[in-house]
This record gives sequence, C-alpha cells and structure tokens, in this order.
Amino acid sequence: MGRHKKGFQASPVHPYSPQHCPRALQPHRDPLAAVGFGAPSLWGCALLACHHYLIGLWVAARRGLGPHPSFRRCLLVVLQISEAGAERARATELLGSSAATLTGLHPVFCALLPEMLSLKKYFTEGLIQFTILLSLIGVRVDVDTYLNSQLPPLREIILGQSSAYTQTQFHNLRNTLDGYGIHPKSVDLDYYFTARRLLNQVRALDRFQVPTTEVSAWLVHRDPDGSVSGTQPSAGIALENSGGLQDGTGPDGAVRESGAEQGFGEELEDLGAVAAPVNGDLTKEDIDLIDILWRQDIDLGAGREIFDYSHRQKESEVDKELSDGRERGDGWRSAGGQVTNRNLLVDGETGESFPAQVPGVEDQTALSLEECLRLLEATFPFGENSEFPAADVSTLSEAVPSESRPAGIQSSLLSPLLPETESPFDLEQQWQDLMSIMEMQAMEVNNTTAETLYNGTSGDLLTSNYNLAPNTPINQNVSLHQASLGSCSQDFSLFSSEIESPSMGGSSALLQLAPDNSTGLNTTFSSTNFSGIFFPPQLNSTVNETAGPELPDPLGGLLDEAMLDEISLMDLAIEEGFNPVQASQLEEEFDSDSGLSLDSGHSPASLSSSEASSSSSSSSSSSSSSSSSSSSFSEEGAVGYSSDSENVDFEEAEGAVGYQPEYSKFCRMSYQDPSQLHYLPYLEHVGHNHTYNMAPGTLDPEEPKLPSVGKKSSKEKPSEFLDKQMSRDEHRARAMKIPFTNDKIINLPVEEFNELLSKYQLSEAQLSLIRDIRRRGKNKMAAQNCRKRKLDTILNLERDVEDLQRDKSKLLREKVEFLKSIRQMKQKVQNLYQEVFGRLRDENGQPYSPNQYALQYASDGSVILIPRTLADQQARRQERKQKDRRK
DNA sequence: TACTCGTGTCATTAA
DNA sequence: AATTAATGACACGAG
Repeated sequence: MGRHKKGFQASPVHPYSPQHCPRALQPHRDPLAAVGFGAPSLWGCALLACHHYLIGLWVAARRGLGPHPSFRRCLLVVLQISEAGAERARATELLGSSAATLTGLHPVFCALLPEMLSLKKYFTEGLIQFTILLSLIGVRVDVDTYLNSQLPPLREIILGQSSAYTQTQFHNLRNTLDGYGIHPKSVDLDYYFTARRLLNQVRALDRFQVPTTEVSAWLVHRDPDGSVSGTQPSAGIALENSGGLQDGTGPDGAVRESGAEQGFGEELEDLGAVAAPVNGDLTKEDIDLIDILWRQDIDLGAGREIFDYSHRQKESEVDKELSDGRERGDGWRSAGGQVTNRNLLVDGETGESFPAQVPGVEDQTALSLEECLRLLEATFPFGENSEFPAADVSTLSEAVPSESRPAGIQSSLLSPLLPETESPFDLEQQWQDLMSIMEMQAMEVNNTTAETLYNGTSGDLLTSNYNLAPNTPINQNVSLHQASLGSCSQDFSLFSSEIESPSMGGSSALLQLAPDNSTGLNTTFSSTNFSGIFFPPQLNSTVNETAGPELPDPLGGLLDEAMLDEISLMDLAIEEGFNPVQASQLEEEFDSDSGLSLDSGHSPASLSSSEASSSSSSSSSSSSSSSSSSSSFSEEGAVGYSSDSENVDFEEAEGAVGYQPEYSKFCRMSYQDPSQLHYLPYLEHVGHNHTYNMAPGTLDPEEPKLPSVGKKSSKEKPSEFLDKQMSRDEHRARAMKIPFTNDKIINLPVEEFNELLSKYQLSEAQLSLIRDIRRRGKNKMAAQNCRKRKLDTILNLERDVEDLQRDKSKLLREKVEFLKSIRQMKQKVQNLYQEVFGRLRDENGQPYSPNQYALQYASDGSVILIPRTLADQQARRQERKQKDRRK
C-alpha cells in the first residue's frame, strides 16, 4: 500500500493535466490563470463538485437531453458550502433557474462565478465547453497545489510536461488516457509504474462502472423513492438556504457527516436493486421534492437515516469512529481509513459482515465528493474562527440525499481510494490525499470526457450505463459481496477488489441470463447453470434423452451446435473464470462499446498489428535519428548530449556534472519519447530532462554541469563535488589535458570532429582517449535510447495485452448474447414444431406418435414427416459431421 | 547482506 | 573502410 500511495503522490503527472483536455480547448487554458487557483481545499472541493455538475451537464447536453437534474446535486453540494446568497442571481444565470432555488453561494464560489462568467465567453458552445473549462480549472488547481508542495524544479518539470503533453501528438486517444503518453522521464520509474498501474485500475473501474453522472442520476432517483416511502414533507416547504441547514445541524458535525455518508451508501446500494433506469430527467417537482426532503430532515435535526432504526446503530458507530479519529488527531485521513475499514463490516440488512468493496466508480464519485467535504472539514478545523464552520460541512453532507443504510456500504463509498494512513494530522498530506482523490475524479472525468469528445457515439456511455444498472439487480449484490475482497482501502486490497469487481460485473451479466442466480461465480459458471440458462427444460430433456426422446430432434444440428458453443463457453468461463479484466471489459462493452464489432480490429491480429505499428513508430523515429548525425539526433528527441550551441563553453566548468540529486529522484527514468521531445524544445530549458538527456549532456564533461553545479555545490566544495560528478572520461580527459570538452568530442559530426582534432597537436594517447571518449559517449546515448525503446516496447505490449483482454471479454460477451438469442429462437422453433406436429393427423385422423415420426426440414425448405428411425439416423450422421468438423 | 534498479561500458553486429 | 546505432552482457553504485 505504502508503495502504491507513494507512487501516486510521487507521480508528477496529474490526471488533471491538460493532456486530457481536448486539444482545441487548450489554448483557452490561459485565461484561467487569472482566476488564481492556488489555495487548496475550498477551491478544490468546490471546483470538484462543480466539475461533477458541469460534466454532467455536458454529457447530458451531448446526448441532447439537457441537463439532468441529478447533476444539480453536485451543484447543490457546492452551493451548500455557502452561507451567503448574494451571488445567487449569478448562479442562477449561470447554472439555471433551479440552482437559484437551492441556496446561497459560498463566498469563494461566488468569487469564482464572475470569473466563470467572464471566462465563458472564451467558448462558443456554452456550458459544454464551460464544463471543459472547469476541468481545466481543476487542472490548474491541482497542479498549483501540487506544485506548491514540491520542489521548484519539480514544478518546472511538471509544467513542462503538461505543456509537453499539450503539444504532443498522440497516435490515439487511448495512449493518452492510458497515461502511456506520459513522459516517464521525469518520474521515478518505480513510481511511474505504480502510478500507472493505479491509474489503470481506476480506469478499469471507470470502464465498467457507472460514471459519475450516472451515479448522480441514481442518487437523485433514489431520493424520490424515499420521499414516497414516507418521510416526505409537503412540497410547500420553501427551500431555505444554508442558514437553516446550519441551525439544524448544530455542532454535531460528526453525526451529520456520518449520516450523509450513510445516505451515499444507501444510494449506492440502491443503484443496482432499486433504482430504475434514469434515462428520463427528473421533473422539477422531483428535484424540489428532494430538496424539500433534505431540508426537512435537516430541519428535524436529523438525517434521514435517523428514521431508520436498523441503521441508527451503525451510524452511531460511525460517529464514534469518526470522533475517535478526530480525538486522536488523525484528522480526516484517519477517519477515511476507518471508514474504509468499516466497509468490510456490515450489511445493514442482513447484519452479515462482508467486505463492501467499491463496486464502481459511482461510489467513488459520490465518495470523492463526500471525501471532499470531509477533507474540507479536516483541513479546516472548523473552529469558531474558521471561516468554514463545522456546521457547514455537516450541512453539506446532509444536503446529500441520505437515507439510512448500512454503514459498511456507505463507508465503501466514502473512501475506497483513500489511502490508509496513520500519520498525524498533516495539512499537506491531507491535501495530497485530496489530490489523489481528485486524480481519481479526474481520471474518471477525463475518461468520460474524452470518450464523449472523441467518440462519436459517446452518448452510449451514458445510456448504457443508465440501462445497465437498473437491469442488473444482481449486480449490486454480487459486487457487494465481491467487495469483501477488497473493501479495505489498503492499496493491495483495493486493487484486488478492483480486479475482482470487474469479474463480478462480468458474472453479473451472465447471471442476468441465469434463472437461478447462484451464490458464487463457480456455481454460476457450472455447467448446470449454463445449461439451465441457455436451454429451456424441454430442450434439455430432448437433448439428453436420446434413448427415448418424446420429441424428435429435427433441430438436432442446431441444437448440437448450440450445445457445443455453450459448452465451449462454459469451458471458457471456467477456465478463465471470466477473469476480472475480461469481465470488466465485458461490462465496459456493455456500457460504451455497443458496436457489433466482432471483426472490428479486435482480433489478435489487429492487435498485433497495432502493436507492431506502435513499436514500429518508435523504432522508426529512432532509426531515422540514427541515420543522420548529432543534429538529427537531438531533433529526434532521442537522448543526446546537449549541443554546444545550447551549452555555452563549459571548458572551465568541466568538472561539474550537471545533474542534481533532486532531479534525479524525480526524473531518473527520463525516457523521452522522441516524438514528444520533438515538440518540446523548451523542455531542455526547464531542466527536467535529466536522465537520459542528462547522461548525454551531464555525464559529458562540461556542459550540463553548469546549471546544476550551483545548486549541488552549495553543500560540498565545488571542486569535490565537481570531481565527484565528473564522469570517468571527464576525469581522464582532464588528466590528459584534452583541450576541448567531452561534449564536443562526442557530439560533433565526424568532419568537425576531425577538424577539431587537426587543430591541435595531440599525442597518440590523447587521440586514443578522445576516440574512446567519443565511442563511449555515443554508446552511452545509444544505450539510453535502447533502454528507452525497450521500455517503450514493454509498455506498448502491456497496453496491447490489455486491449486484447478487453477484446476477448467483449467477444465472450457477444457470444453469450448470441447464444441467448439462439436459444430463444430454438425455443420458438421447438414450440412451432410441437404445434405443427400435434396438429398432424394420419389418414385415420389420429395424431402421429412422436416416437415414430418426426418432422424434418427438407432441403427445399419444406417440412416433411418422416419415420423416427430415419430421423435418428440423420441426426447421428449430423452429429458425426459436427464432430469431424470440430476435429 | 542480498536484491533490485539505473547506469555506464564493452563487444558485437548491422547498416 | 570508417562511422555509427543497436543491443546483449556485465559491472558498479545507490537504495
């Protein structure tokens, strides 16, 4: 866990980075700088929530649905942060009339609004682009805050990278999303991989789980239900603003918060089982109703969960834990961890304890929102003086529609991603955690966004998701149980859960088909179940009772085929257990990729081709670089020593190796994608191109050193330091009094190099050394490039494997679908057969015995009645054929 | 102390 | 034939 977390934090590549934004919009990022995001917490939270909301709007708009009411909840959360209503009008103007009815705005948010409005003009598509804008804002926030806590150089690095990404042309979006395009150079490789893995995990979650927007939709939906069920007040209650909320909340922030959490959890739980497809927008009445409900609860001084007896205990437990955490001074982090642990515990209904793993992004989304609030609370100890009274937070939490629910579930919702930490209350740490949360958010948002943006059928995402959850009641249970695997938010368990859940998703898909959805995967995939699933009883009997089939088997061929298919499918399922990835893929396919693309580049061949292409591209670039001398080299972005032009004369500075420890830490793995480098001339100046580049420049004697020398030397005697940093060749060159720099020796084109040599009277030893230096220097660069390439290849392969797995899952799923439809068709035919056969009468007016006669399709399409024996023979023949074919 | 990782170097090969 | 890039193998130092 520590490692993962570490990786996450260490990774300078933030998901919010502009690289995820549509390129066309990137130029507009600048104006945002004026907004001045720097302060963490409030900004982050508000923006995050707002981001959710707007993303929702955006997605909805993409689908031509208009803003979905559910997204207003996000806004509501933001708005409820506030006590001031001065800017309500603006909010109304910006976000729609319903928003105005909610509450006043927090001053901070109010301050943001004007900026929002003014920024809006930068875009032509109104809210949609505005949403993107907000994403960018989020980027700013994250980056800034993150950078603030980092070393200055890192900041440069990050910024440079971001810009680099901005300008980088990726072969495809996937690369970008994968983080594959990430420039690992500035990242410790270990961290990089870790982070990447994490991101992938998150991505996997995102894939097959309900996106943020959907979650919101679910949540919203849930509320009306609750209202209907009972605690429902009259619609006449006016929506008061936070003032009322605060009053109701009182000092008992912890309780409220927990209540809110529970609400989330419950909502989550409902996702699968209760909620209906939320395709349609909620009516304004619904929204109002929700608001009223919330308000009422608040007015009553209790969350809705209060009314639920069974859950009260849990709530209190939660509160205890929370308060304990606070007392210990662990702050929100500890609370988060506890919450996480709580996930394992309780099924509110059965009392059964199980790991409530986070089934999906939805949870995380809700979670992250919630976490934001909690983080806010922890970050700003809401004392009397705090500008952010505890009441507000609790209010916020309460604002979220909440009903009684198992603590476990809710907790899972709250902090699935929250790293468990014992560290004491540490603002920076907290913020970093928040950042990671937001990273998750960003991932998910970005994914959604990206898909929506680039995917013509983006709408499917939403639609499918909406449909999926409602249609798969099993889903919920399954995922919950599965969650047990990873409920703890320890990284490891989290991962496992993530992995597991996808499989669950897959299984659930299957389960849908199954009459009896059994308790476990194994059962589910057992042959029995499958046969049950795919073959109606009659058919089964028919097939099995070959000895004395009551019905002939005119469809024998088809049946057999289906059987075989099914069997093979079973084998597949059993053999691979519908491995998580596949399952997730399956789900994903369900969700987004509705295409019947059995053939569409999903085959291994296509994959391999893509792989080949990618690798080839990299290789080609390198090869091209190699073809021409140094100039081309640098141009390629391949690792190379800095050219003389860039590095002034370093002769004097020879000793200093221009690479700083700090840099090395973060940038050790500087693998520079040539293509990327190509677009980032300024990267050089940023100074984060160290590793490979550094080697070239830095290692090389004089050049690179200069910049770094100053920093490094501060602690050591310059001379010592320089000596230390100097490469062996540099030392040798110095010892031999070579009159020019190693850089020149290494990087000069042959002709110039020879010229240079000719200018000096050099001894044989000197010449020999110079040639060695040149050879070694070039080889060093070559080695670096080679390694980079190798790494590239590995990453590509990794991605390809993922793609393949996804494709495989998709195919599997499609197969299931086909089998299902085949089964249905068979059933129809069977029915028809029986009907026809039953109506047949012999010359005596008696019905034919199914034991003696059978209907059979003739080659010309007609149906004929033949003796049973004949039919059996034919059936056997067909069987044999099939077998032969198979073999 | 053993192990891993990043890096530099050498030898070799191919272009 | 000379030069260079690519790459496997090895050594070394740092963590």
